[in-house]
Amino acid sequence: METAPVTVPVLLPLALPAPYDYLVPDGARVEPGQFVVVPLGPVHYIAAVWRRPEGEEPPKIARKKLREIVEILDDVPKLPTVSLDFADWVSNYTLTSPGMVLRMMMSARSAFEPPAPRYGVRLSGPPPERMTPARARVLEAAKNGLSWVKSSLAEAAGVSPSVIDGLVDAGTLVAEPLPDWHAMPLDLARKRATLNPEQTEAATELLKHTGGGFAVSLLDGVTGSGKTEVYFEAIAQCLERGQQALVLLPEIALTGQFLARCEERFGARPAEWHSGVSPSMRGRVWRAVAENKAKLVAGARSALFLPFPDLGLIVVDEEHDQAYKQEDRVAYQARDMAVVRGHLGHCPVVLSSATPSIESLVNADQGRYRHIRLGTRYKAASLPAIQTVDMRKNPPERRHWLSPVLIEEMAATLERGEQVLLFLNRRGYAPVTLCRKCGFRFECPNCSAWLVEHRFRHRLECHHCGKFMPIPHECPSCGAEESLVACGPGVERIAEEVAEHFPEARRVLLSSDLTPSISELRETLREIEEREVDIIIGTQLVAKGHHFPGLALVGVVDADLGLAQGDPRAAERTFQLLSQVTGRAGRDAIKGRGLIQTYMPEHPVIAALVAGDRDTFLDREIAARRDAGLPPFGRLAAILVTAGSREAAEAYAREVARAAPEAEKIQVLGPAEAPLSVIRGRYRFRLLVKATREADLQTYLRVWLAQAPKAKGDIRLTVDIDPYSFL
DNA sequence: AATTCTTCGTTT
DNA sequence: AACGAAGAATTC
Repeated sequence: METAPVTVPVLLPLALPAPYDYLVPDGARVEPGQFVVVPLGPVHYIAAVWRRPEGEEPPKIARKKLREIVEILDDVPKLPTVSLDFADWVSNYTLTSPGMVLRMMMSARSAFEPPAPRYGVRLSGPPPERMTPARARVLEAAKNGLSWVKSSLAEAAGVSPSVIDGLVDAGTLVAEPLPDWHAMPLDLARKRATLNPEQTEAATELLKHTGGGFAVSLLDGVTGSGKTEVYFEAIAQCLERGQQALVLLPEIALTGQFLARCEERFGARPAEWHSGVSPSMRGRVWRAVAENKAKLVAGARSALFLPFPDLGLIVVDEEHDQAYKQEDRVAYQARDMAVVRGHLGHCPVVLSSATPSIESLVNADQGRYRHIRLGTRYKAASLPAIQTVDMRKNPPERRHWLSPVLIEEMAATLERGEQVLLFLNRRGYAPVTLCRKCGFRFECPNCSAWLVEHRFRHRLECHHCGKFMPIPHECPSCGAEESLVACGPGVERIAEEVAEHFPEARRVLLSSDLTPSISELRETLREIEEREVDIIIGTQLVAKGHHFPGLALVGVVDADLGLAQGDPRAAERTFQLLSQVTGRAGRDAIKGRGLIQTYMPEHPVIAALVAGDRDTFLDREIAARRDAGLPPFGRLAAILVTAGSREAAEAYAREVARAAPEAEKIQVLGPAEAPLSVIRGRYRFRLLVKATREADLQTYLRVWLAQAPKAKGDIRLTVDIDPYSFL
């Protein structure tokens, strides 16, 4: 009798609904999590051996369809079991195919290739016969006798890499293989004594919940209260146990300052994981994490999908930050997924913020999370004094946006030799450009949005699709010359106005489109920290996770900007952003001030900021959410239908809505045309699914979408669980 | 994601 | 009938 062939499920990093079965080569053994090469149709893919759900019968596919695993990648570390659990969970929760989640977990191509041996150079021979200034600088830089990566030695000495090659040829430097991962020489006791009494108390409380096993702690303390030092204690505790620790930060907060603080506390830099890390470094970090060699990782949200085999702590810093919500491809909320990852891996999670999200506060109130407060005691002393500038009473000059009150305060601050930050959450020079003669406005041809003037780059840009065009001299509609006017302010225009008032001051403009690379941003932030700058003008980039010791005054140019729309999270978001940015002022020795320009000083968000009364404001927001059955008291999902034609998108969205099954605890609203009705030439309609907390939203959606008519032609349907954006 | 299969409309 | 392009279906 013929024995049944040995097959295993293999998950491919593609948008397929489930793993496929493959034959295991004769005599070979494979385990779940191992990486293999399998054929699919005519091509080969790297994929991961998955596992069969408990009790499920193996192959139900025709034997002759089965194909064999081509190669077992023994040199690639396997995915730990918890990563498989996590991928399945995320796939199930977000309604995306498991393969797409695996793809996120594999987003380090070079980890799957044999690691290229790396060579370092070390001082070992006599000085070269021919000495040059460049060579001398290299010898000076390398005199510690340690092994250097060639490029970093060249950089440290300020020479080109060929100088190093020359010295290797001369026998002065010797090349030798470097270890694939430099183990971090941890020094965990280093800085323990520097905590103040309040931090010590918070740390003691926190450590009770981070000793091992799943528990979520919300570390809630005003800006400048020293939350980082407190959670560093939990990291030290985790590393002492020999386990791995992960710190998630909003990408833009992964600054040199943060890494330096880690280094100061632990004696070594953490492994970094964010979009600025080079492909080869990504591969090395991925492997080092999988091999349990990288013990401390600081990363952006995608670091959550690294293959940690022994994760002992996850910290989500600035947990309220919108950057944790990924909207494209797999839509997920990294803060929430961090809690899930902690649960699956039996490891503690710390959420840290000065302005926690309503979700986390409610979870803390209801006892699901520990609530650890920090800084409340010194609130009056440490928080900047915040005042409004009523723009109705103190209007700026015509075609200007800074009120006399703010300008005067800026002058006084500069006089004292202290720094000023002006915040406006709007990139570019002017949000709308129009023709004075005929009223024509520049609109994006692909999106329902105005083109934003970017004066530095001499062009009009669409902030939704990236379309840009040079600024014309005449109106494209009526042909009038010199008739185009920029309407409203962007940061570039504020920078111009500042230059008018303070021509002598050293100014810097920080905006994501002007400082595209992380390293450039880090350099600018360092200059500000070193007080080589007097006035900083910036978008929300400046609000995130960096502290400027010399900063005394923060001016919010337009506080009303985020409050207008009918977005249920607008008030919360504006409050978080403005407290974050005003919280930049006055740390260390300097007493800080915040001046908020507004046309509605009586608005609850503004009033709460001025009174420093977060809790009353949030209690009202929480009550409003409860009454409306919105998250976290209810659950939401958004379904977005897009198509090249308005009619097709709308018709299909209606068909889908009509197919929605009746359910007691679930309500389907819409379709409605999205507020941004066209992006990249695609028309958008939205459905909102509103459910109670108890409802099984995912199962409902799965059943619904399976029986709904399929999207044909260029129509696309995407599901966003727990949506944050309502555009 | 990449390839093959189907369909439909056009050309000779 | 033959050809080609565009869309749908398939891949273990």
